[in-house]
Amino acid sequence: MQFKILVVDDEQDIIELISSNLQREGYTVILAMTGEEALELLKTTTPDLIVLDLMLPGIQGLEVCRQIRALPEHADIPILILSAKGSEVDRILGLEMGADDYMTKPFSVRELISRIRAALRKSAKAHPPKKTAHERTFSHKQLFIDFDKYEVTIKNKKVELSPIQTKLLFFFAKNPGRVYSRDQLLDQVWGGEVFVTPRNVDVHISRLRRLIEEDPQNPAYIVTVTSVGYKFDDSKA
Amino acid sequence: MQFKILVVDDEQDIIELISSNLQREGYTVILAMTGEEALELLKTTTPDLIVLDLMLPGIQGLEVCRQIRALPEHADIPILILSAKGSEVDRILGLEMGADDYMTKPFSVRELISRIRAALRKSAKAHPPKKTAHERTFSHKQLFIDFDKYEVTIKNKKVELSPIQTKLLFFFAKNPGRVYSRDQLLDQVWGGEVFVTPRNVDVHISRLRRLIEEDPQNPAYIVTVTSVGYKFDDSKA
DNA sequence: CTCTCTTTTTCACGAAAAATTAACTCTTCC
DNA sequence: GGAAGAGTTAATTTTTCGTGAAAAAGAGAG
Repeated sequence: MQFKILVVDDEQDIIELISSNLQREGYTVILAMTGEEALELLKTTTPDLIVLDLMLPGIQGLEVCRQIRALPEHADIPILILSAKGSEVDRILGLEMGADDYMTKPFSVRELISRIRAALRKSAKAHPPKKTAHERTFSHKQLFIDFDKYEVTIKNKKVELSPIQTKLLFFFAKNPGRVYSRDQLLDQVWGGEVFVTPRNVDVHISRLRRLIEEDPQNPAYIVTVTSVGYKFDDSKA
Repeated sequence: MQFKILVVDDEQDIIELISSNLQREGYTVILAMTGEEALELLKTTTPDLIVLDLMLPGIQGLEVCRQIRALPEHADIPILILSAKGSEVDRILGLEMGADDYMTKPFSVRELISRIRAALRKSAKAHPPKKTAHERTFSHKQLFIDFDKYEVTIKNKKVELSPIQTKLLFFFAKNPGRVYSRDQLLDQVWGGEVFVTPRNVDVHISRLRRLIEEDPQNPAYIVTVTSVGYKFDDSKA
């Protein structure tokens, strides 16, 4: 698995130093130049770790830290604070605000990376992958699914789906984000031994959309990836 | 990807019926009128699937099937057997000889095509593309790619790319630094069997740049190497 | 430095391909 | 025998592509 790291800093040099090194280590790096931008980003993305510079324009770094911690869905992303001041006060404040680690500038890149690794290890242990075999429910935007009850609810209204439509939707919901080709869907949803046209997938998607999408022309859940297939859109916005 | 199908049959009518229909579906058809001819062909070609009529002059169909299976390089090409006799014996013999599916004449063309599609799907699953080692995401500078989701993000903003633009960018991202000529790109990205002007590559690069480059005049990602081609710039700064 | 020839970039538009949807058939299950 | 679901086909709509030509940029010679 590849970890996604959000770096919040306003100095171009530092950004490049950090991001190129993290990328070399195999991490995916997301950047934000200001606290506002970082908070904005967090509405749509969930990084595995945040590197936060305390000396930011606009919202003060500590405030950003506090606000991140206030969001329930991001309450346990590890935050690593960078600070120019080596003052003990900042350090303590930062840790109190919910930061997980603290480094002062100038810092050694090597040390930064090893602290990031350590933080990710710790977080992985603290939140082991939910291997509850099957999640019993799923919810996203206005869509709610109860896999046990075979019930689909959209905008708090129950929707009646046919067997295949249900399987199709369940499959997408269990594999959000990833794109599947028509053939893959035939394999996974219909089962390998069927002899049907790939076009048939289109038809069922269309029928499904009519039932669960507000505007079937602009699907919010199952989106088409032209010339590739379809995917369940898991973006937050 | 275009699949190549070898049809082994001696009846002109059947051959025409099958091959015209397969071609309409986008398959490439190779023909052999006898078992000997089929085996000869297999020395130089490797089809993705074989449709084999059991009632052949010369070598008996079942024997052809057995011999094909004996060749290690063709051991796992799906074979679909056609037979005039609906006898259970033939069916079982055929499947024992290593055939993957079985149909009796007269057959429905639609069913034949469906079965071919199913067999190809199954075989694709059994032999997944060997390049599985590749990363599921990529990040460089301000560009982020999620290959599974077919998602491209630039400066934290999602970008909508057309199918070819996506393929083009993915290709470059998977082969950073190296220069590719327009012809090589046509081969690799478009696929070998297309007839398009090399200029067309320029056009797509241009369109792509407009979407992902901050300053298309000074590209930061896909740079042109005059009179040679293009490359993905992977230098640090 | 300027002129000229070559190569690349960009644009607009018709052609082609892919996706969506409606309509119809066939089967199954009450 | 009829309602419901699934699959097919074909018509329609949407999206994407490819081309030629003009504009821009680059390379090289004198």
